[in-house]
Amino acid sequence: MTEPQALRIDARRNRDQIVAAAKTLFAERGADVPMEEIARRAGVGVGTLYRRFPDREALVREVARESLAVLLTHANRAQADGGQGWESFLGVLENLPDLWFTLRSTVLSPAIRTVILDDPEALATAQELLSVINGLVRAGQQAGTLRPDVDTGDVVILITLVISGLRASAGALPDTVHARMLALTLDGLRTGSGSTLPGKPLTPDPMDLLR
Amino acid sequence: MTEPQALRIDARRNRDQIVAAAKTLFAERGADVPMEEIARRAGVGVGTLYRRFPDREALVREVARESLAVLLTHANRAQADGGQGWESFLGVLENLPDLWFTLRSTVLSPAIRTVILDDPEALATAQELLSVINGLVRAGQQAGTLRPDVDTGDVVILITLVISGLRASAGALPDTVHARMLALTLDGLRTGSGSTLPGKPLTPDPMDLLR
DNA sequence: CCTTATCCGGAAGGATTCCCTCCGGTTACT
DNA sequence: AGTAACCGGAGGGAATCCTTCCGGATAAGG
Repeated sequence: MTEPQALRIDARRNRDQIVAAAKTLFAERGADVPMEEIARRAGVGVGTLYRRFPDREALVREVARESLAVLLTHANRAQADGGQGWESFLGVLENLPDLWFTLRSTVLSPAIRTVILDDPEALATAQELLSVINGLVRAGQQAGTLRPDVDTGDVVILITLVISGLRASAGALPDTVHARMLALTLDGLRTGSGSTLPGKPLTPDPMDLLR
Repeated sequence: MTEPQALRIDARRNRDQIVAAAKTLFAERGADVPMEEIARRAGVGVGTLYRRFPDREALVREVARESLAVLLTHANRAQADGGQGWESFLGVLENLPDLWFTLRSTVLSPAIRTVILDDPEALATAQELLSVINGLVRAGQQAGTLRPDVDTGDVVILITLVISGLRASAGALPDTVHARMLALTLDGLRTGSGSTLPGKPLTPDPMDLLR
C-alpha cells in the first residue's frame, strides 16, 4: 500500500537477508530461535535486526506475509497450467523455505497462526491461497489423479506433516531421502491406492485450518 | 542384570511415574523439556526426580531402554502372528508413547541417539528390534501387501516422519485426524500404489539408522 | 503402636540463555 | 567533503533452568 522506499541500498539488502534467514530458521526450528542467531545467519548485527523489526512479532509477521505471497504466486501459476496443474504444484514442494514455513506455521504452530490471524493482509492472502489449493484438489480429482475420498484438509495436513518433519531433520537425513519420502506420501494420495479411510474427508471449510 | 529391589513401594511407584511422564514429554516436545515439568507431570517434586536419576542423561537412557524393550515385545508378537504380522504390527502404531519416543529419538534427534549408542543395553535392543522389523517388511513383501520397491529404511523413516509430526501437533489437530493420516501414509506403502520412486531403496544395512 | 531408615517436596543459589538498548564508528548519497 | 542514515556488538536486566539441601512425612518391622 505505502511506498517504504526511504531505505538506503545497503539497508535494503540487509533487510532482505534478515527476512530470508528468519524464514529458513523459523521453518527448521520453530519461531523461537534466538534473534542473535537470525542476525548471524543474515550476516548482520542484532542491532540492525532490531532497528528494522521492533520485536519478534513484527519479524514473524513480515515473514508470514512474504511467504504467503510467494506461495500464492506458485499456486496461481499451477492453476493456469490447466490439467497438469496439480502435478506441477506438487513439483514446487521441494526446497522452498516459504512452503516449509507456511505449512508449519499455519497448520502446526499456534503461536505463529495467531500472528497471521491478527494481521489482515496475511490473513487475506492465506484465505485466497487456501481457496486456490482447494481448486487444485478438485481439479486433480476430476482428472482422476487424486483419490476421491479425501478433501483439501487431508492433503494439506498430510503434506505438512511429512514436509515439516523432513525440514526438522535437515542434515540428519541424506538429501536423496527427501524426494523419496515425498513420492511415497503422494502415492498414498493417488487414485486407486487402497484402503477405506477412517473418519470423514477433512474439508478446509474454508477455515478449519485458519481458525 | 542386577536386582535393584531395595526400593520402597512409594519410591518404586514414583520412579515409574517419572519414567512414564518423561516418555510422553520427550515424545511430544523433544529431550530438552524442563526437569521440573517432568516432575510436575509425574506428580512428584524435582528433588525426587534427581534422587532417582542423577542427571538428564540417566533419565533419557532409562526411557530409551524401556521403550525399546516394549517395542521389541510388540514386534515379536506381530512376528509370531504369521502372515498378518505386518498388518498387526501397524495396528500397534497408535497411541504408544514408546513408539513416538523411539522413532523420534532413533531417527531424528542426534542428542538422544548418542545416548542410545553409548549404552550397550539400549543398543543391543535397538539392533534386535530393527532386525525383527526388517523381517516383518520382508514378510509383507512376500505376502504381496507391501510394495516391493521399498526397504526397511523407507518404511521406518516415512512412518517416523508422520508419527512424530502428529505427536508434535497433539492438541492442535482433532484426534480423528491421526488415524486418517496414518492410513493415507500406509496406503502409499501398499502394493500397486503408483509411481516410480526416485533414488534407491533405503536399507537399514543394518545400521544406517543406528550410526 | 512406635522406632527408624528411607523417602518426599519445593525453596533457593548459581549458571545459562535470551531480549533489547545504546553508542562509537562506518557507509552511502550529494 | 559533508552529512544523514546506517552498522555492529558489548552489556544491563529479566527470565529460565539445573541442581542441591533439609525439615517434614511415610512405609517397614518389631
